[in-house]
Amino acid sequence: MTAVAERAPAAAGGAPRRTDRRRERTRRALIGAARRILAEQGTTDVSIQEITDTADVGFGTFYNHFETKAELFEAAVREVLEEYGAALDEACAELTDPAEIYCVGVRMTARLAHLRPAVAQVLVQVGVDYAWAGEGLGARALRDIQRGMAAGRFTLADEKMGLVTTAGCVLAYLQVALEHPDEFGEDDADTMAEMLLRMLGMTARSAQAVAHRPLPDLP
Amino acid sequence: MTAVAERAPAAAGGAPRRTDRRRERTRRALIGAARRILAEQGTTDVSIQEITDTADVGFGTFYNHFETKAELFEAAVREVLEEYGAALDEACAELTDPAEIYCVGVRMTARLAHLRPAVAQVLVQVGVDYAWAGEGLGARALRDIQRGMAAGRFTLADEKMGLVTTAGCVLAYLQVALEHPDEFGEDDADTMAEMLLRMLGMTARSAQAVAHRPLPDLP
DNA sequence: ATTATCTATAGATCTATAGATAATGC
DNA sequence: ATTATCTATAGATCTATAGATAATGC
Repeated sequence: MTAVAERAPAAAGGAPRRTDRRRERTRRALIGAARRILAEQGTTDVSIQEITDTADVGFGTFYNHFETKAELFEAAVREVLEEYGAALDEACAELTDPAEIYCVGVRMTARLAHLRPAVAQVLVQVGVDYAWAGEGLGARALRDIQRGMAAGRFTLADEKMGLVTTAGCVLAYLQVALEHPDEFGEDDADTMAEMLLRMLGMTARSAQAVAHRPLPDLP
Repeated sequence: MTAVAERAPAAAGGAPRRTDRRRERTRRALIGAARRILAEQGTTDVSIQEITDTADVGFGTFYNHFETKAELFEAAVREVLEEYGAALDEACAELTDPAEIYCVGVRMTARLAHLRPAVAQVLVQVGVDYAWAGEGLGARALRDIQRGMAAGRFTLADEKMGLVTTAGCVLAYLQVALEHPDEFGEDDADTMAEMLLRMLGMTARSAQAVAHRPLPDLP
C-alpha cells in the first residue's frame, strides 16, 4: 500500500521539470505496451516481465508507476475508450434524430472490427459488465435509447432491456467478426443496426431507411 | 503425451470390474468438482490442487484422468450443456410453430439465470464463440431461425446475423442477471424474447402474442 | 542531493512426475 | 500381480522488493 508515492508534478507554478517528462515518458511506454498486448493477444494474462520488455523499461520500473497489473490495464482501457468516445461524439455532432444517433453508434462500433481491430479487441475484453456499469459507451447507448423513446421513435417495454440487448449484439458481433474477418463486412454491420432498430420498435420500413443513410467518417 | 493411458474398460463381454467402478467414481468426483467451481466461482482459473481438494481425491490422481485443466473443464462444460440441451428438447417436443420453438428457447435459457444459475454460469463462460462454432445450443438456434424463415414467420437479410444477435442478447442477459438478480425477472426474459422476435422480422403484434404464451416447465 | 530507473533475488505459487501405499484381481 | 490412488518434491514460473546505478536539480 505504500508504492506509487504521491508526487507533486513539479513545483507549483514552475515549468514541468525534465524529471517529470522522463517519468511521464516511462508511464506512456507502459500504457502503450499494455494497449499493444491487449490488441495483439486479446488478454491481460501476461507477466509483468513481458509488459516491461514490451515497453522496453526495467522490470522494477513497473512498480514506480502501478501497484498491480490490473491497475495498468484499467488505465490502458480507459484511454482507448475515451479516445473512441470522443471520435464518436465528433462523428455524431451534426445529427439530431435520436434513432439515427443510436444507429450510427451501432454501425460505427461494429465497423471497428475491421477499421480499428485494436479498439474492438478492447471492447470485447471489457465486455457487457462495462456497458451495464454506466460507463462511457454504455451510458451513451442508454441515453440514445431514452431520447428515442421520448421522441416516439422507439417503442419499448423497458429501457434497461434495450441497453442489455444492444450491448450484447454489438459485442457479440465484434467478437465473432474479429475472429472471422472474412465472413463479415460493412453490410453485416448495417444489417445488424437495422435489426436492432426493429427490435426497439421501429417499423421495418423506417429501420431500413435509417440504417442505410450515409455514415460520417471515423475521425 | 503418455499420461491417461488407453484402457479397455473391463474385459470384453465381462461385467465392469470393481476397479472400473472405482475409477469411474473418481472421474465423476473430478468432473463434479469442476462443475461446482464453474458454478460458484465462474472461472476456470483455479489450481489443480484446489480442484482435487474440492473433489476430495489426491493431487496426483488428477493426472490419471486428465492431461490438463482445460481438458477437465471441457468435459464438465460438455456435460452441463448436453443435460440442458436434452431438457430443452423435451420441453419443446409438442411445439410445431418454429417461431414459438425459437421463442421458448430464448425464454427458458434466459430464465436459467434465476432457475439454474449453475447452468447459466457455464453458458456465460463458454461465450459467443461456442454458439458460433455450431455446437449444441448454437446449432439449435440457427436451425430454428432457418425454419422460421422457411415458414415465412421471420424476415431476415442474413441468417448468420440472426444467430450472432440471438446469442449475444441471451448471453448478455444471463451475465447481467446473474450479477444483479434483483433487477431482473421472468418478465424481462419474456420482454427480451418479444424484442428478438421483432428483430427477426415479426410484427409487434405477433411478437407480443408468441412471447407470452404459456411456457412448458423446465424438466 | 534527490529522484527515476535498472538488476538481482527471495519467497510464493503452480505443474508434472516419481515412488510409496492401498485396493482389487486371480 | 496389477491397477488406482496418494504423498512428496523437483523444476518452472511469477511477483514484489532491496540495493545499485544513472539522470537530473540546485
